Amino acid sequence: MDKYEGLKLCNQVCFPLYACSKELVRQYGPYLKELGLTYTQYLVMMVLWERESVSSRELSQCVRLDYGTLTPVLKKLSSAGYLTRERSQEDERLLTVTVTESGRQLRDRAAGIPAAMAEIMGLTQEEFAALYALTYKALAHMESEE
Amino acid sequence: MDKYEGLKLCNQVCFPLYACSKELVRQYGPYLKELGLTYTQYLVMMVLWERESVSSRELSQCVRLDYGTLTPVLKKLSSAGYLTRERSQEDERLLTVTVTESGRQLRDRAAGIPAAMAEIMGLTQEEFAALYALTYKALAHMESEE
DNA sequence: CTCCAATCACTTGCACACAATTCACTTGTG
DNA sequence: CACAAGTGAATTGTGTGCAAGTGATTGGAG
Repeated sequence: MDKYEGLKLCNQVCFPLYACSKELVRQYGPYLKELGLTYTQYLVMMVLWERESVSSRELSQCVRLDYGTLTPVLKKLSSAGYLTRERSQEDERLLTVTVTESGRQLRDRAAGIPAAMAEIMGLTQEEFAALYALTYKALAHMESEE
Repeated sequence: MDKYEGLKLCNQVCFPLYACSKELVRQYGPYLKELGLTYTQYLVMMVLWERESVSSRELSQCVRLDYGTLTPVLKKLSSAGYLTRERSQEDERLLTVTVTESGRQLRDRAAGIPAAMAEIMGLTQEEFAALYALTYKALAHMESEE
């Protein structure tokens, strides 16, 4: 047993996770292109399809995106007419994001994407469930530290 | 059962995978900063610690990085003195990348990183193994298509 | 009531990532 | 040998991502 064993690429757990994530986003590409969305924009829209109206703060927590990333994404979606951005009356610091009719209509066109992606990943129901549980567990553990 | 069920963020498998991957890279930050490496550069160095000398082509396949990403990374590592870039004599198109003594020395300082990261993720041995298998399976399935 | 600290959002700077294009070199074909 | 096809690498353009710093607003302590 050599002390460098853990540094071998083939023994890394992080690497396939990282590579899988990137490949996944790439595979979304063609589907999202039809809707004129990027993966990041798609995440934001998924929240809005459920919530209708949400503060930018909550949104950034839901999709785990920094304002540095989120702000340009929201501006883009706003100029595409899928959502509106306005300051809250009670608290002028808060930005309220609301889906428009046009944004709501995208939902129908996106309805087939999850099934298509499941197909592309090629895992069984049990495997999906296991992957889901493991990634959320690791995520929770990492986010709880500090 | 509503036809939009699959579009809910909480039912997405891709999202926690994506978020977990990003968070993981973020957690590497402090450790790699001590070595003056980024995560991408660390991946390249891991290959070189094992292989000593490798063509750019093989490298891009190992770490799953496009030349658009890899070329600047290799230039950076080269100017940091961790590797050398030279054209192959037999085939001038091929770029051969070789680790330097300085690059080899980084290995000792990196030896503790895998264990530290395992700690940070907070999974058991069995869970790591399961995550490893699942991500490689999905990756293989996605890469085999087309 | 007045600072003062905290919070929300934005901006800037750096580092990925990939698609698409271009260029150099090699190999196969006539 | 010449030229077409193919391959490896670099470049360009767009879109993330995060850290660090800035500015505006709010809520709390004295």
